[in-house]
Amino acid sequence: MVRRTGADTRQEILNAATRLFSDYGYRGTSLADIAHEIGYSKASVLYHFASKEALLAELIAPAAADLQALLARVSALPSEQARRSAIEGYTDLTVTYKEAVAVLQTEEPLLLQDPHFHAIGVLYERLVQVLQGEDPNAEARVAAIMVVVGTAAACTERSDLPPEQLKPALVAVALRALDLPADSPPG
Amino acid sequence: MVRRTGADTRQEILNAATRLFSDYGYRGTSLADIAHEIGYSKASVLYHFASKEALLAELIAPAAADLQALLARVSALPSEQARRSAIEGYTDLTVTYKEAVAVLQTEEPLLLQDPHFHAIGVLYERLVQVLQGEDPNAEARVAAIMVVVGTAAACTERSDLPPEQLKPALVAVALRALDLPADSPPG
DNA sequence: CCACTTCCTGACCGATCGGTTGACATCTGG
DNA sequence: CCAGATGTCAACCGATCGGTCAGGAAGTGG
Repeated sequence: MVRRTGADTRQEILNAATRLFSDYGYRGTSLADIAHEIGYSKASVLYHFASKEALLAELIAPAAADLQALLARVSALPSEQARRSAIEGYTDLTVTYKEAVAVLQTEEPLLLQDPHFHAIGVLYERLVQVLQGEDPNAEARVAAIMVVVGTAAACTERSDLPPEQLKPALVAVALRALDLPADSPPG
Repeated sequence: MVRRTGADTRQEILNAATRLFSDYGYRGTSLADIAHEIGYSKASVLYHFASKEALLAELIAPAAADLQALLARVSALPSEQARRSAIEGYTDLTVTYKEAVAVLQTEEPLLLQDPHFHAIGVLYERLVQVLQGEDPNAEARVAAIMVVVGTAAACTERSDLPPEQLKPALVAVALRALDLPADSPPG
């Protein structure tokens, strides 16, 4: 029987917080809720994490890092390739981190006002700019915002679908919304 | 000089609450915040409204009534006409009540769990069903969710645009996302 | 056996929240 | 002039929140 180490508990807390935050929101979930979910005390949660905010930060860090990497990868590409790659990459990211992205979406007003999470808003703004292409007319920007927010919403609402069915649907709809012709399949 | 009647104060409270709720969320706005915004005391707010929840309910009532009327109107139409009318009507509604719709979007987890607001979730679900058309494949549903959530998001984020520029952009993007050919202009 | 670290806890603290209450000031109709 | 309705407020209440703290249980290395 393996020893129960603190790292296990830490990960348990992270998993429970991810689920509860995405279901009830950051503000709608108390530290006591998280502690109760895994059978520990509130003080234990705060032993493993400096604060509720630090817990949130660690929760969204992987998704934010992936988004940053995606933007860096795409920034070197010409506009249309950048848009297509961004759609593909953002869809992957959203499917992979769907709970974390759901937290970001529903808690946006909180994050933007907190300077500690300001960088997240900057990343999203850059993603919108990439998706709207080089001609920043009203329709292109509307489409970009709709795709960014809508992809996350559709992903969290249809979590019953396996990723291999959900992802191509998300990409196809995003391409249409952004007025990019679908890649013609070979043959 | 006109008398300062209680109905004026009531409307002031409603306006301030609408703005604050849409900016900081329902949970992120306290009754004291609303009272301070209009220079009254928290007790005054609760004199005009039975509770914070009642204030929220009255705030979203007009938008909810319009959405219900829209759904009743399109339910008699054949599928494609219903989809087109629903897009047009929902876009109008979102532009008109953009703050209230923003509150609904960001506070969704709260609303669905509260039985008092359960009807709102039902209306949204019916709207998604209308938009996804008669063939409920994965892609159609993804598109419908993306349009419903994305329209509201794009509308609140681009509130600088005048409605006569914003609305056609929203409709055009929604039509593309839902794979409905745009109405061909005459001539 | 003992000092030390790791992990966990109940009890507590100050702040904030939604909501209540009793009093006061102002207006209105008789 | 007065009785009652209306509108407003400071003070208060119980609950909940995030966070602190002192200490105990249990394993570990010397």
